[in-house]
Amino acid sequence: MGIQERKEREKERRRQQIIVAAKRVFSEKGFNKATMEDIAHEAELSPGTLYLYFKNKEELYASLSLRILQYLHIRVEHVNKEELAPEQKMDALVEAMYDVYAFDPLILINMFHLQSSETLKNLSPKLMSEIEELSRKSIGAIARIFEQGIDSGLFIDRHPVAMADIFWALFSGVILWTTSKKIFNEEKDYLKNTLKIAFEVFTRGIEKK
Amino acid sequence: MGIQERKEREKERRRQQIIVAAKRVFSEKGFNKATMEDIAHEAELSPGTLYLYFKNKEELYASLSLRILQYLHIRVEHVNKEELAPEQKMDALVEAMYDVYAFDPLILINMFHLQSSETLKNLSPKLMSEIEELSRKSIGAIARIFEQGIDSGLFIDRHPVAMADIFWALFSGVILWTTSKKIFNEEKDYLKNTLKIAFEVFTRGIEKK
Amino acid sequence: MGIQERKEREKERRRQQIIVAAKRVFSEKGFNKATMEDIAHEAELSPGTLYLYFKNKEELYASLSLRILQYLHIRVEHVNKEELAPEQKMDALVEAMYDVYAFDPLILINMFHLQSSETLKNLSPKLMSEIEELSRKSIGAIARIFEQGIDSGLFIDRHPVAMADIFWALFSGVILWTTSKKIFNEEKDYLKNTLKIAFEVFTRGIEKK
Amino acid sequence: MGIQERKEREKERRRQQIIVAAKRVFSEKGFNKATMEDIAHEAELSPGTLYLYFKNKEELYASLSLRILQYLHIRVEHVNKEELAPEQKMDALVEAMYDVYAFDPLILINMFHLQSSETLKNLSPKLMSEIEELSRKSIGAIARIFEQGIDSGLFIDRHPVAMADIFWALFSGVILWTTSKKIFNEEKDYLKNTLKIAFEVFTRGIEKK
DNA sequence: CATGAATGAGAGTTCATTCAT
DNA sequence: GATGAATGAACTCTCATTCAT
Repeated sequence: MGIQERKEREKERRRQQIIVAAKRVFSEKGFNKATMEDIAHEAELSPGTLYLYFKNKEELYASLSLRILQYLHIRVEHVNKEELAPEQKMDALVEAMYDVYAFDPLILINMFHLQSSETLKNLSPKLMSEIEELSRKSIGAIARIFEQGIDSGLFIDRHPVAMADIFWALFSGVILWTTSKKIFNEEKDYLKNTLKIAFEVFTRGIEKK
Repeated sequence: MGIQERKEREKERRRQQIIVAAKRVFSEKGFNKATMEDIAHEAELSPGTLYLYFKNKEELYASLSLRILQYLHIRVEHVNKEELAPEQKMDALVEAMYDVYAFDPLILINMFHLQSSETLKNLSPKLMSEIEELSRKSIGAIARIFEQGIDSGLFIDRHPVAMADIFWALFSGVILWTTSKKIFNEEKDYLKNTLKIAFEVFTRGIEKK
Repeated sequence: MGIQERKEREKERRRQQIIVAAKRVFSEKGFNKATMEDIAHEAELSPGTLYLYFKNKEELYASLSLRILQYLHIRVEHVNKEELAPEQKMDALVEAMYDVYAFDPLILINMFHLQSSETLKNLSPKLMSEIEELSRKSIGAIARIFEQGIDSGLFIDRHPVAMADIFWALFSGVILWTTSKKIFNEEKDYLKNTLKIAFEVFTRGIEKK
Repeated sequence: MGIQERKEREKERRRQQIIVAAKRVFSEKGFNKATMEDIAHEAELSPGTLYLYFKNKEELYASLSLRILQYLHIRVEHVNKEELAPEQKMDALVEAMYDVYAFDPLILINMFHLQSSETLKNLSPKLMSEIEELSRKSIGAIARIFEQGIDSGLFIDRHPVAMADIFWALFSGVILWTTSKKIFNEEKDYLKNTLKIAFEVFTRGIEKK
């Protein structure tokens, strides 16, 4: 039993080793320019080993998203469970989003790319459904926050899931667009500030006057 | 005289032929899975011909964005030039965004992918600067609309360019996220509705109470 | 008749135009890196036109050699026809070689490359036999100079054609090797001096003591 | 220990396998008409494997020369080190050249083509400098033989390096020109005989009378 | 389990050549 | 005769993936 446990742990450690390496390489080079050999090299493993832990390159790429989605899910569920007034839940939700960004900015951007990508169609059904489930649950949890606000007459009455979609779209849109602008103009990083205003505008936008 | 003109037109038609084919193929397969031969086949031309009109695959891909960016630019500048009150300009701006989407949804999504992608870094400087300039000008024009609203005391006082970035991020975010959701759930297309609410929330969000 | 003549002249002029351009481009880029479009551009003609005057790229390349071979042939025949003692003929022969080099150094090097090249095998039989004939005749003429020297007891008694081959090999070898050295070391051009010593050594080498 | 050694040997054997195949294919078709697939097929390997051992086609081509240059270098240095009179060193040098030719005629011809070619300019700096160094050293060693002869008053007083260049040019020139003649006239192979006379003439040519 | 050499399909791109105008 | 747009075969090279060790 002890042996088996240790083996499990070792195996998990290898997985982490690969994930950390993959994160670095994908972030730097993007999905297509990153090669499996790059990642293997970064992980100080051989290319063949990667395939013992991940079915193929796309699954490895998608796997990165899973962890951050799990974190997202936990955070928004937690916000939901707290006994707070809708306005305070909104604040907590925004706080959660900052934390999600801080959790791993590079992977987050990776994930947004994944969402908007041909890659998604080629995943194994299992991984695909895991991603789908986590996304759905997280959006659902966010929606419930809005629902509560609507029910209490504080927020305007729109479909809560649509509002959650918009909230998430705004979050990802700002991150992607701000990152993209930096390619043209390396100067300053306006992300934090832009995100702050974005959430402010959104919050004002859903509150009844 | 007539001959030269006709040749010009023929050349432009070929370009269009290729662009139409590229749009279809890129939309269906994404940048990487789409091959130049696919596109050539779709355009009923030989692979070599593509290279008479576009320097390489990435330039062809990026070229698709240019036209929609030009359209975007024209539309927002036009909104700016009209003598309208800020609230009406907001309405006109939102209307313009619907038209930009309608102008060519597939290319628009392509463009968002481009923006958030490794591809952008590999374009020819000329094309890159053209894209950059049109983006900057369009964001600038949008910002001026917000500026006017701020100056007239109708909108909250935040940096107009930040507001324009957020507006654009919201627009692209909603389109990308809604498209992405459809991969999981092909059923219904909530884009129009979601976009409508998104703009409503945004508009309410920037208006002083 | 006058019209036909003029047309002939025009046609010949076009040929020259192409040959001059081809010479420049081949010299600069070598056979393979030079494209027909490069040459057409240099000649201020369209690619298609080149094919009205030369069957294909290889023939155009080989054609360059023909003129210098003709010049070589004329010069060595002329040396032969003069009534000179063998030693003086040797001097005249060496002088002829200098002139052949001066006639067109770039083309001469082109020709040496051609001789030692896969290209030779793909020429049209006609061009191939022209080149072969001129080479053979020139070598033959040179051989006769040596023959005369042998017969008169001044030169050592070896097969005259072998001596001519060696003479020609020495000439081309020195030019190629000196040119090649310049790629490594751009500094100085030792060709003239090296060639001078080479001919001196050769001449001393075939003279009886 | 044994495993690593065996792997080294295996790797070296693969390299040889490729080199042998490349030699055959390049000799038969020349640099440009030979394709990497041809070579892979001849080596009974896949095209991709070639690139594990050689960076690209040109490096593979140039690598062929390296070994014969090394052999040349060793041989001429060895001649130099022996305690022999200049005349005997000349004989030994000539003998060395025959051996260099016999070492690998096809590769030797390949190398002469390389020297006189556009290819040389595109090599990796490392390979280029290796070739340059071996060439320079070999020419230097030959020059020293001549220098000794000059110092002892046996040879005419010309720049030893120029004499070495001429000696090498004669050697390569005779081989190239004789090979070239065989394309026209497949009959007989005069190389051996021509080379013999060439060296005889050269030796006589540098000896004081 | 880990390796990493080998694979080989497939991609983007070039360019000699053709042919309708 | 001249054009030059179009062709499309052919090339080099890459890299995700496999499998014998």
